[in-house]
Amino acid sequence: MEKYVQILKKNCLKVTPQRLEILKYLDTHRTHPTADTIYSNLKNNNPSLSKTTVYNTLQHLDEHGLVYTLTISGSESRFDSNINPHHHFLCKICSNIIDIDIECPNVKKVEVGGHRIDEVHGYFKGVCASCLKESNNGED
Amino acid sequence: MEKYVQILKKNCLKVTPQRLEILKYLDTHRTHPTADTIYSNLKNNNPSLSKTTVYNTLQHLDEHGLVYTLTISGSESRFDSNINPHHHFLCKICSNIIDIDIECPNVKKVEVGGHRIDEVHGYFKGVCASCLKESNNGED
DNA sequence: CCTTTAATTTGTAATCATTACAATATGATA
DNA sequence: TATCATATTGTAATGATTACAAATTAAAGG
Repeated sequence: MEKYVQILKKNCLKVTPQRLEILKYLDTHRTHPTADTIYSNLKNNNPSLSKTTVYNTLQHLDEHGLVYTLTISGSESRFDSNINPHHHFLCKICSNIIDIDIECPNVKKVEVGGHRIDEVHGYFKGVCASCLKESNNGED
Repeated sequence: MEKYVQILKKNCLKVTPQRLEILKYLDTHRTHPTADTIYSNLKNNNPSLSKTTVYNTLQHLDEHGLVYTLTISGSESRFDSNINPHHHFLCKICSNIIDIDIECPNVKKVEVGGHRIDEVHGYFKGVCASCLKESNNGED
């Protein structure tokens, strides 16, 4: 837990139990959870936790570059604590989001056509290996 | 207008005035409009138009590959009738979305790590050239 | 040109994620 | 330990999107 205390302090963020829990959850669950998923899972051991706090905290963490906000699905934001630049794959069947480590020359760009780039998002959409396999089995 | 009739017929979509109007709007307004923007603009000359129809039509067009649905902003979908593969830039200041034609080896991929790729979205976020210029002027 | 039928359109109501806001509580600092 | 700015909480509001059922209409055939 000291690890997360240090992260918050280093970023001039006030250390609160809620922030520590959320940070820890993101760090130990690399499943690109939604705000609601984080809330539901932490609520058990933190009955007083408010969903607004989850949203507020995620926004602060994003602003300090501690999490990455994915808008890949369109209907809800998902949060990723993997800071290393990488892409994402959304499966249309199971809705899982999979990290894609791929060589991409564009993630190193800082400007394009005179526009200053702060973030690069690479989203692939399709059918994941696991769902492909299942659908093949079904056709056997 | 015959152009849009042909496009719908070619894709086995029933030809209706609403669909023609929406298709025409998208083709002549390459500004990545939201469903609401499309609705508001067409409503004037088509008083009976329903917002549900706009959403339904956009979904059909997307399913037939006639429009591209952008989830870049997080809060609302935006629609693009430019079918050529390209990337997008979202300006945090003015919220405009700008087409980015950039060399990207990933748009040609059909699979990655065993996952079948149907769509590739490249999103850049930052400050556009126009807003950068304005903020510089302000500091003079 | 008329009939039929399945698909489309429409309007309203519901849903769901997210944000606004004001009152209360709390971490950091002196 | 007192102070104060900041964080948390709960509720209410917002806004995009979807569900649904009734009315309408495009397309195909006779």
